[in-house]
Amino acid sequence: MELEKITSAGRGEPKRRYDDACGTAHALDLIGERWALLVLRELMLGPRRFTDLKVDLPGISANVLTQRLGELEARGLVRRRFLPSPTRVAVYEATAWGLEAEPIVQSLGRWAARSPAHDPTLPISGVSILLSFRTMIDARRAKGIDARIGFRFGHDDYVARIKKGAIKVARASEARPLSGCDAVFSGPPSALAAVVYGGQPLDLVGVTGDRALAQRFTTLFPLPPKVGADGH
Amino acid sequence: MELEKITSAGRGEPKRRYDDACGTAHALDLIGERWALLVLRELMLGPRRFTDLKVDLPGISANVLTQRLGELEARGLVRRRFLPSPTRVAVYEATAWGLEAEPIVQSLGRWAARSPAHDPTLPISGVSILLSFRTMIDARRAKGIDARIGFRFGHDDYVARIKKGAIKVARASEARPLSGCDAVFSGPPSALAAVVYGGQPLDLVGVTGDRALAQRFTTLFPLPPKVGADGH
DNA sequence: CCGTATCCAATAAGATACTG
DNA sequence: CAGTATCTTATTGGATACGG
Repeated sequence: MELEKITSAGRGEPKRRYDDACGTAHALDLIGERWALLVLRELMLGPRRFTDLKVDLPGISANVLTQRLGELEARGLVRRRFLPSPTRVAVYEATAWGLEAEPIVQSLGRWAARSPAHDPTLPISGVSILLSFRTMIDARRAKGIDARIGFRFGHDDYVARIKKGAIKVARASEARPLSGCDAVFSGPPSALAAVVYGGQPLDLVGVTGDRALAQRFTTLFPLPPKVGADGH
Repeated sequence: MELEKITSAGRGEPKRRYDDACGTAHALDLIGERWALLVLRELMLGPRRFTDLKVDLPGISANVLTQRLGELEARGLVRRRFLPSPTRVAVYEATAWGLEAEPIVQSLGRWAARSPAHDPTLPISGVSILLSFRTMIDARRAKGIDARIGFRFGHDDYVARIKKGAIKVARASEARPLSGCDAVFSGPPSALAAVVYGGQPLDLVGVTGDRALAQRFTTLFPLPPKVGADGH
């Protein structure tokens, strides 16, 4: 029988490190492993359970998810917590520092939006599309709007507040109920993506409340021009 | 003998893709493979040769560098070019879109600067430390300065222009010679890092020209407070 | 000097089955 | 549901060897 195997990953250090004092390289040591940043992204709008994460990260396997969560926790980016009684279920939530990684997610998303190889028909999680609204909103187009927009993605409800050209997004809650929204979208996130980013008609998604507002909402997130084959 | 092996990587598509319409995930498909973003970082201040890249990326092996460069080229981020006669050497340079990835490098670096695990004594490349100046400059501290600072890292010369609290960095050239600088640092990039980020005395590096200016320059890049063990 | 090709060992990721 | 355990495959890194 082998002795206990104490891997460095168990203590949060990547096994394969870049020996580089550059901050960018160190960031990649922390969140550069496959899936790590996408796991963190899924936690940007609040705590989630293991199985939610597995569902929203298409293709991740349970053992890799376990490993990534353990590493992120050991590195101080994620915390494992139990919800208060009577639920007592385990959830993973981003720490304050973990949430500070959002600019990374945004800069990656904004940059990739110009990619000619981007396939918008692939599945997308609710958290992803809501974060993309934060990234892509056109302040000029949103200027005159002051409204609350709700989203119902399966069991997960979110509320966005648009005001002064900016958008804030959070889970729906007692303080921010869907019922307080001027318009509410429902359906799978990929359908909403097809409408907002794919120019598909609004009736691909369910809409309740102010339909004209909902229609206008879908036009607030213009995509930048694609780059050509020569990278310009 | 096997038939020709046409890998998808040879056409620039990652073999292991995230099936996710999210822009962040797509960005990771493009530059998320090991070393890819660091290779691109090394090209941010101008074209470089294969061997320069290999030297400045400690630990990368020649075959991995070849592969990453080929993928980056196929994806439109990097172009391979021959310098004009009489040199005729091959160099790799970032395309316009590749250069647009700099905000990604910056957001990663800024975020990782708060990491308690960051080890500033590791080696660092000239490009890295100059890019870090762009990322970390404190506009308030740099407010009153209008100066040109030169850097001589081995065979590579760079010139930084500080003005109105901002810094611009470029390779030295006929138009921007080191001789036109108010102060010039020389020595290995890691020594400069020790002075600027490690609080070490100025005489770890060579300085010519206005020594007081050089001293002041080293104080323009304050590091943010480290996060605690609980991620706050 | 500038890479490319090949081979090998170590590690990471993926698939699947399984347990409390 | 929330993960582990196990097995297989893919990728990486290191060492060379080799061609222009």
